[in-house]
Amino acid sequence: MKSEPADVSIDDLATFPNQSVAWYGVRNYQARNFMRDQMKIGDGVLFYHSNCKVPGIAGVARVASLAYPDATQFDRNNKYFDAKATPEEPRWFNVDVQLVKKIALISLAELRKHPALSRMRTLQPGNRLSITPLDPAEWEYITTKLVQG
DNA sequence: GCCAACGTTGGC
DNA sequence: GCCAACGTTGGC
Repeated sequence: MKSEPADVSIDDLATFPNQSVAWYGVRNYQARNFMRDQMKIGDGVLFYHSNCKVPGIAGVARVASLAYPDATQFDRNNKYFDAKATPEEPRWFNVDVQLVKKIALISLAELRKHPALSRMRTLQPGNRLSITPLDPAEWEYITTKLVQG
């Protein structure tokens, strides 16, 4: 799951109550569907810093709730406000994401060096999806071989 | 700041 | 339902 550290960084997450955050602001249907239809409490998450100086995986987290309506879609003053969404028929959903551990950053450049990860969605050219499923083998490889300590 | 890739919008 | 125009993403 990608987050811009200028918005919510791994260090920000560590300071939040329960070290948990509602993953608000997703306005892409595919990414929404992943949260709404596939995520279960306890699922592993790689917390990825994007659109920053050194993009890469900054921490391990977990899904801490099932998907529920994203509150920002109803807030007229929020940049994620969506006039077409109503509480009766919400368009956008989020899950809660809870920190498991901050890790030494695994940069995008580093990730690209590993043939085992060559098919990872996030690494495909032109991929812009902020939320992508991870192959179990990829999860295993990253969390056992690339995460230090 | 550039720009390629992609998603969304809206006229027809 | 096509598709051009436009907006966004995000690495570099």
